[in-house]
Amino acid sequence: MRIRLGYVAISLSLPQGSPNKTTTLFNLNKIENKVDQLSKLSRLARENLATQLRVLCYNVAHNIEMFRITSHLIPLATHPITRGWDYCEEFREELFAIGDIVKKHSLRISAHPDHFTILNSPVDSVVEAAIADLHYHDKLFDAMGLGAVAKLVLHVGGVYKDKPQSLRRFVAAFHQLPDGLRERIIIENDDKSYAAEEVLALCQEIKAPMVLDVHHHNCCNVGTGLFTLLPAIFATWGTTIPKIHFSSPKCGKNIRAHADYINIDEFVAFLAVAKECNQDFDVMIEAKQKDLALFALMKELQKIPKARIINEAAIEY
DNA sequence: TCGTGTCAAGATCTT
DNA sequence: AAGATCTTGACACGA
Repeated sequence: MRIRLGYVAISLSLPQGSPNKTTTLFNLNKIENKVDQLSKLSRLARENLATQLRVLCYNVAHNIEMFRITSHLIPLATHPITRGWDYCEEFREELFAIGDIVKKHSLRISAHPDHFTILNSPVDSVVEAAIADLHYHDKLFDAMGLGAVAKLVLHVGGVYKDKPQSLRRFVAAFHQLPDGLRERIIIENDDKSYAAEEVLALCQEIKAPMVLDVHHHNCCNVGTGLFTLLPAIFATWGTTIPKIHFSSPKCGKNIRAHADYINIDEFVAFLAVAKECNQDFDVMIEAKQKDLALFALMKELQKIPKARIINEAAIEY
């Protein structure tokens, strides 16, 4: 089976490799007039988009075909202070150029709206904000010319002392999304509330692909092993190559935190389980050392007899 | 120049 | 019922 690796948002190999530049409301409000405020945001966004393009070029040069785009390309895009700002129009060319390189090299691009984006909250305003945030991501992908292949990873959300009810709220909100946006959504098991088995059942019900996070599964599960779950998780992807998330726990007391690098033994142990599915898949490496961790893992994989190196970011196992 | 407190956003645990 | 904590990268300020 062929396994490709990707990494998240920032390149640590490249100088100025972070497309995350932002500002805070507090500092923005020190600027007196609206026009100057917007021009500051505009400048940051332009820098981020230029950095993003550079990072993708670097990825192409290193055979990294999978990448998660930061949610912060356009700073404060969904905050009321920027209401009316047509950033897709302002940065039409920049966004198009990003989409162009993605399409030209068949890159697999996703984004992961952060943990404030919660579709299943009982509070209407929270759900409205979540939907607005999803639209922001959707608009950017549209402006890049990327269809439903560009996915948005979501968690189920909170439990609110009633998991079945909270799952129903997720389903209801999900079904109310516009088609184009709904087709982008893929759902990940989390490290505290919704275990892989529960997210799998949800994904089967609403016919959305499930992203297995192996680390989260180790933090939060209901006793079912991956050996049992993996075939059904992969099946939620249909004919698309499944994608999983992989990270290693930071050693010490906080097991849920991400380590700098990937533990090769844990990774190979997972490969052994996945081997039974005989299915190609992609792995998003979620390590604090970003692309450096990806390359470090590839270097370790070279020593594994069963792993055949295809290129700088892919193996056959 | 370096270290540190702070940041739009929610949920949940602790007091 | 209110406050602390979670978690994260980056900014901006002050030492």
